[in-house]
Amino acid sequence: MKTRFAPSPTGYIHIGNVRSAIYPYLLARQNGGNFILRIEDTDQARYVEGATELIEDTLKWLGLEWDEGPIVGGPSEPYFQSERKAIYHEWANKLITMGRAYADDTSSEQIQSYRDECTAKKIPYLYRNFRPANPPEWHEGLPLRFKADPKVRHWHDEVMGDMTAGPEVQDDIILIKADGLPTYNFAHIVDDATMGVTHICRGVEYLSSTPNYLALYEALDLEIPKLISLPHILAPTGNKKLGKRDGAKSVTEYRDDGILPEALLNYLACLGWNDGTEEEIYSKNQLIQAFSTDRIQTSGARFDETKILWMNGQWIRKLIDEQGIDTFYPRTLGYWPESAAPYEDSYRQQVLAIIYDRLKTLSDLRTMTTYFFADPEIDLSMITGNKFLKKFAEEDLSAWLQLTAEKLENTPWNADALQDALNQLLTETGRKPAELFSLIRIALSYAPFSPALHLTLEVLGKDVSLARLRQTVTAIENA
RNA sequence: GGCCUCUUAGUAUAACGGUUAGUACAUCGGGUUUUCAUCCCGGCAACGCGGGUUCGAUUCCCGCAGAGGUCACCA
Repeated sequence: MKTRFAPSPTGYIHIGNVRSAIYPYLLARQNGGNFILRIEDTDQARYVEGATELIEDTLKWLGLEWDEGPIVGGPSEPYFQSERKAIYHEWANKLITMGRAYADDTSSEQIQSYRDECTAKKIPYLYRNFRPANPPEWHEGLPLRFKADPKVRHWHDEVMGDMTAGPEVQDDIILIKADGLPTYNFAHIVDDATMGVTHICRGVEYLSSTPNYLALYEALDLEIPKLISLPHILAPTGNKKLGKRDGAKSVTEYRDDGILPEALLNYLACLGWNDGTEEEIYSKNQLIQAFSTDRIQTSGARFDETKILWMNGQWIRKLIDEQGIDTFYPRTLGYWPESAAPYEDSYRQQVLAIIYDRLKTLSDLRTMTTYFFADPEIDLSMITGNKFLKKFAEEDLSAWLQLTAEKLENTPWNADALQDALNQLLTETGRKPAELFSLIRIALSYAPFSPALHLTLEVLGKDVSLARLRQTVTAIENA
């Protein structure tokens, strides 16, 4: 088995089209075959500098390593279509020789008038109805057209099932453009054949041109690869397929947002596919095991930002619980607040250990951990406005904080002892946990939420904790 | 417009003619000594419409509607 991902280097890979890389990858791995990366750069006008690197970067990050293609090479080099011109011309000449292709010097104005004519008559426009009687000899600079053999065609699509198309959708498509480079329609057929591709995964938009491809396979006496049409991923609103115009984010943008590749791969693979069980969390290897084309959905699916966030949280917890903080920690680098920079890795690891089950993305670290690295700005309204605390007099509040500071001053600085001390403070002050702990928590962090109090204290350290408690005492007294 | 495809809760999906139509996210409510989160429990919420076939249709067939794709010297 050989599968391929064949993007054109016109920009980044977004979540709307990355599934056509994921599924062929899974298929190849599942069957011990090869996964090919082929760069379809025959449209010079749309070529974007650096796009190939972007594509490679995306694939690597997602863990979709390719067996043949740029960088790694392979038996069918080159893997850039722009470098395979001679191959396409060789195949084009085969078609010319057998009378199945002809050069076409019809002007674009003339072609447009054919089109207009059909529109006026309200009949379908088919170029083959205007096929020139005496086409010129083919030479570079002239487009080459396929001579269609329109007839009813039947084929099987692994996702869509048995398909039928009539002659009305088969036409004399352009094989080679005037610039000498092939069109997608011709290039991919030649490439798939010469590279030995056995399974083609691509978006459903190619379904309607499939009859033309079948004609080409037939003319060239090629075996038809298995065809796997992937339904679209839909834009957030409406039912249109997701594209860059809808603000489709690039795959790597999710990396920058702190989404794990494991989570994105898991989510994307399961968008429009499931194995029939109620399992939701799949590692790459589990996906390779479970994947099957016959369970790919036929209708489009919407990308749900909320669910990927949930899944990412699941993966953060899963990976840390399985591997431990030490192993996972390096993956968080780059997501900490700036103020964390002067601190040692071991301190950041302690913070990670008590905060990670609150993370939805790694970049949540940036906003959720600031008070571990810099004194928070005192905002007494968070205390006086707190639903548990607003009923108390300020003198009481500062007295309790003062008492807490004194108590903790003489407490061994470890989580268990701190927990005991905090519990004793509850009885000593006669307050409920919701009251006293909220007060202490806010004085320490001035954050909307934080990890359990005794853990926060332990990580923050004795000096910082006591200083912050006392600063708030002073602030209340001066208010 | 021609051709093609799709249609289960807000979202993603399960169901191979017989189920109180299941699950997850979201949402709402409750629980786990503060908050937020995790975790646990519970609630709300769906078969596009109309005909058939059948003892019985979400499931099979036909029609309709809606949505999407495609009709390039783009891929």
